[in-house]
Amino acid sequence: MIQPRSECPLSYSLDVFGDKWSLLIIRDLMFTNKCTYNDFIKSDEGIATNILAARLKSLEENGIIDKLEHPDSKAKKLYKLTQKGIELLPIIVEIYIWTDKYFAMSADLKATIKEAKKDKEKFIKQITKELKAKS
Amino acid sequence: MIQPRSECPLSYSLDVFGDKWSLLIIRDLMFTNKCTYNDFIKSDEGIATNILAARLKSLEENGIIDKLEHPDSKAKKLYKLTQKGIELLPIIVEIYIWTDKYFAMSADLKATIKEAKKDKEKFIKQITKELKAKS
DNA sequence: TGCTTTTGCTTGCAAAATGCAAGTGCAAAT
DNA sequence: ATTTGCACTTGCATTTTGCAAGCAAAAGCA
Repeated sequence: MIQPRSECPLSYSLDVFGDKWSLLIIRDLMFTNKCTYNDFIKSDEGIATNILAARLKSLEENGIIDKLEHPDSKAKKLYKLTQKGIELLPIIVEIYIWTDKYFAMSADLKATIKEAKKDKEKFIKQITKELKAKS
Repeated sequence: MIQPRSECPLSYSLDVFGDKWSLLIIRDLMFTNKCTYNDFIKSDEGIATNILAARLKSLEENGIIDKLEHPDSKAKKLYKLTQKGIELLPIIVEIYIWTDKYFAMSADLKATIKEAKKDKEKFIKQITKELKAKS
């Protein structure tokens, strides 16, 4: 765990996921079926292998994800959001809603965000339920 | 403006404020009366002068803040959130709520977060109104 | 009016983080 | 038995960050 820069909770949370990659990994875990090292490597943004390893380690150390044995193969590892990680969903939803106003995106995604906006709580509960079901 | 890393809006937003300092500057503009370069320098986290200058420039370029003449003095500059910047409030509120569960903080702040949680929309509207009144 | 302080930076350099390419060890498939 | 897939690690170049010092314009003060 890192030494917090200040008493401010915002500052603490930025030390946990305030970089260019962590939230993208969390996004993959939340909205896609990506759950292995190679899955994340294949994401559009093109994270470097060493950076991915470092981020996964830090997310695990900070209790955001768990690293588990993959049921299909001993060669694979399974990464999964913890409860603490799942609870980042409202933050990510708000980021999507904000970006929706200022950044072009696919009609598909726009429609999903519209859904989320209509009843945020319902949307968050639904996704949370799905994420927990994966356990 | 930066070249986006991917089509993903989350990725775009991280390019705008996904670093260890930008949201802290935005926090200062939202919840404290800090509005000048020196005000930000004096924040608890201790941002370096060159980094602050770089972040202010990038936030301005991304339309999150405006840099204005200070009414009191020509030596001072006045930094202010734009509408786009003010709209980051829901994100920051969610971050505070998340952190509330996993990080110790002052009773004062805890009480404020409790208030915000009780009726998020009302809380956000109230702060937004106050921020716009500064214009 | 001259001198000091404040303000908002910039510059130079060291240290850390990032990015890229290649390599490694184990497991699984052929 | 050999190749492929998976999850990394390592070495090195590049970029970003952090720290200390400096600097010009404006303001405050004598």
